[in-house]
Amino acid sequence: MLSQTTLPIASTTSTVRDPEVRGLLSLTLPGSVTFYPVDSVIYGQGDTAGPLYLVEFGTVRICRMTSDGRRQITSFCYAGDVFGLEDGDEHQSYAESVDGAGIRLLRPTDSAAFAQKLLGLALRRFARVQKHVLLLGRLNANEKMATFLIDLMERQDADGIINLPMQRNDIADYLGLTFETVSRVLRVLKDKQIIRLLSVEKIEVLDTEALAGLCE
Amino acid sequence: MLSQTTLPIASTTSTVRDPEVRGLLSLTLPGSVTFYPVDSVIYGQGDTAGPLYLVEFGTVRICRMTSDGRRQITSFCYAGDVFGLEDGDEHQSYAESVDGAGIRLLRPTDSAAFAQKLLGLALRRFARVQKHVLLLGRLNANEKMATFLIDLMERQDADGIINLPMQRNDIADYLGLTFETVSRVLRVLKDKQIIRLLSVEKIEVLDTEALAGLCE
DNA sequence: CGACCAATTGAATTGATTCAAGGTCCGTGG
DNA sequence: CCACGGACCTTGAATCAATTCAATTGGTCG
Repeated sequence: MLSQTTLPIASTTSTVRDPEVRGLLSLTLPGSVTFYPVDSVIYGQGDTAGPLYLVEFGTVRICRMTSDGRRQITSFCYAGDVFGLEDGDEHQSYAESVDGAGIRLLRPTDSAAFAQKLLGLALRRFARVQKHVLLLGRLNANEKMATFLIDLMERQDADGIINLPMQRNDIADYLGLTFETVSRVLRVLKDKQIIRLLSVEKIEVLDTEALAGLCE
Repeated sequence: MLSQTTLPIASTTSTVRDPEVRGLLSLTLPGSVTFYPVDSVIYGQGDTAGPLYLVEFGTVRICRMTSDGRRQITSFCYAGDVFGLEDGDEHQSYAESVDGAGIRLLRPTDSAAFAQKLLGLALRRFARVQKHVLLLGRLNANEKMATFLIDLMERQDADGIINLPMQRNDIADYLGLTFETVSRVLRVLKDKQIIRLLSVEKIEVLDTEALAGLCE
């Protein structure tokens, strides 16, 4: 969609804290940070895979499409997350910036220690996606939403206020719902006094217990 | 459920052909083959993770449960598949024998080459599970079933006759459906002359094109 | 043969979607 | 500064795909 621009400033050192990711950084040749505007493509389905990407700020969605245009978002990546790791030499998913994201390219050095790190990364991602499988296959709309919100809370370690950088349609395509259903489910949670909608993209969790109770 | 028994015969060398897996075998200390009867547990949720498991024959299901007992099967493993690889030191899923399976334990030697192999394995699994995410999130019952059957065909490289070692309930829990729906969808495919039900566990594909066309 | 479990089929129900109508927010230009 | 347009979000009503509940059939094993 729109073209990205390389940030001229503050691009040499990452601000990421996660020790796992920092370990990875030390074994790669990190590039500078590139800014991807809203909805711009980071890599496309079929593109050559290889380098990894580190989210410095903003949000990224990893997606797949059916041939008739239905979209499934397989994951959202937030600041500190690494993505782009794939089987084979072609990307089977595509990645887009959700809200304007700063992405650092990590060029893999071909060392054994690096592979070890990658394995840890892959396993963590794998554990995540398996939880997603359970969510998609066996939870109802309320449970999906509650699980999503709890996950966001943990990732943002926000005490109370959750930020929704993505729009309703993205949430729907992540949870296997329609955007109307997402809207309605939020209303249900609101009516139950579990959350409060501060704005379209800000949610206050009033009753974390109740929200967690819905996850199952 | 039932207890496993170690096979006294033909247990020292694996019959697996997949070069990726054979490479893995050469870097592990393969144990003997243990037979797990129908529905017996191979490892449970919360068990200590570590060794890998190689399916020598039969079928294994990898599952997760919600706290109220809903089950999602995240994958089926057939002869030649390796499973048991997980993040952290506790299994977050559990594995059961579907139909009586022979399982070889692979004790990881802690070498770098081994990690490299594991990475390849993890990435392959990752690619698989992502396809499953799309299936669960965005396909309807017919499409799910068609995709499942095509996948089985490819894995069994069967020309025409597909074997269903698992029962309807397992298929349902894999596809995010109910067993009644699985039954009905099979009937629809039968009525469309796309498949023929030779027996409960044998399906003849009459029109592979049509079946593939349903997959999207 | 009878018991039991799995699979099929039918009928009623329901959770989520689809279709449609407003409402809100925000940026742009008069 | 306010009006307008467009994109996104919310809400309602009707519809539908899949589930639930309930028989019935089929297959297997003692």
